[in-house]
Amino acid sequence: MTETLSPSQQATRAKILDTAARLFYERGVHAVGVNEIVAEAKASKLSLYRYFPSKERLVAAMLTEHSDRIHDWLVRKTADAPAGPERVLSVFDLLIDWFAQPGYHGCTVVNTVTDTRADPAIAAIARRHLARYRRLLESRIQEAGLTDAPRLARQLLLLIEGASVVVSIEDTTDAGADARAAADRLLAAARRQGGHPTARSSG
Amino acid sequence: MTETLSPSQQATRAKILDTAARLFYERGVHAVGVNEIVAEAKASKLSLYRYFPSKERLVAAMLTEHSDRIHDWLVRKTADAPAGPERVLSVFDLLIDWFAQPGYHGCTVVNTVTDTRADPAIAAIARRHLARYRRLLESRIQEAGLTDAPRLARQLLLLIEGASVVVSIEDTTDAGADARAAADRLLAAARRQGGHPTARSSG
DNA sequence: ACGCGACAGTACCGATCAGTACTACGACAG
DNA sequence: CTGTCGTAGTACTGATCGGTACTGTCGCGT
Repeated sequence: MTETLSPSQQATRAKILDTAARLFYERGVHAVGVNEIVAEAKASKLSLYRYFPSKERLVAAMLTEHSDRIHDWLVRKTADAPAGPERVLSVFDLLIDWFAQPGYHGCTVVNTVTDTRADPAIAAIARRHLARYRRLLESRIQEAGLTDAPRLARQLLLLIEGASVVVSIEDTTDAGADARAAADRLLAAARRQGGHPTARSSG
Repeated sequence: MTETLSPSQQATRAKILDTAARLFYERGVHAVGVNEIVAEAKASKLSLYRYFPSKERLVAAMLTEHSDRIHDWLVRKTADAPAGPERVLSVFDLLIDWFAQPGYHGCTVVNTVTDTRADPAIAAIARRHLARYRRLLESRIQEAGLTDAPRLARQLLLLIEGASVVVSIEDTTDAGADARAAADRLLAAARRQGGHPTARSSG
């Protein structure tokens, strides 16, 4: 990705990438021009186009780096929590704090894939992001000794993405706590059912 | 809203509105210009700007009309389902079919509010949409004789919005069924706990 | 001191944008 | 027949877009 770049070149590239990430998140990919990015980053368009062949590729690089950073952060933070269901729910505790931060208005991955609907590269990054997210949840659920981890992981991911969207639209950030409570219920139900993945609770 | 317009004027206005809704949904608000809308609708820019003072207001009118239509559709369809938890879950059955339709790529309200991040009018429409959605869920839950309807409604809404987002990103449409299964579990848990909204299942 | 390359800054290009002005046509009323 | 109004179609404006070209300058290795 960043082959044979001097430290100062790395710094320039990172400065552009960080500024682009911030502006894209605040106002959307289409609403931010490359002129504004380089002005804000105190760089030149020459530099931008040296490290990124196009705006599209800059967006893709930003999103890849963001996805990697979020994933690493979640893996690291949730590993600290005590084993058991609390470790699964620690994901929600992290997200509750995140959603409550001022200036939060949705998941960068979801927002970007909405902004750039026609770009298959962005869509692929988003799919990979969700797959990694789901694998992390699945691991934490298995570590808690719960069965039917794949299905639970898919359900918890829906709660997380739903809370992210709802928080970004509404005035309050209660949705994070609601998602945690729902996840708690789902985990408790799975524990109650033990090793019988096929439920008969429907209807 | 549409005061003293002749039938032919109403038709022209509706034609522009429908075409705009379709194009905005397919490719995003920023990626579709007013020239393309009027060309596709076989109308003129004069007509567009007679009925909508700006593109922003056209987007707002489109989203209001869409939100109203979706809400009416959900109220009408779910009223047909047999009373009880099945009526609550009928919301998810409708959405599973909807998500599986070809060309589905997310909720129009969520996509539009992401596209037009700076527009407070769009944000207000989106908030109203979620509030109505939640009220509908709450009514159906109460009709099923379940307690703690407000909390359950909030949780089910997270599953719905999460499934919408995940389906729009992934290759499969399984998330709809996952959301229904999770909702089923949450409703079953609420039935089991009866009138005791405070659970002690955490940890 | 010298030279090279990355740098910021700016001017520019063709395209496209939202919005306005103006044409000519068609329907319908008096 | 005539006047009015909504219509489609087109040309236009000023601004902004992504991307390129070209300044001159600064930093660093030799």
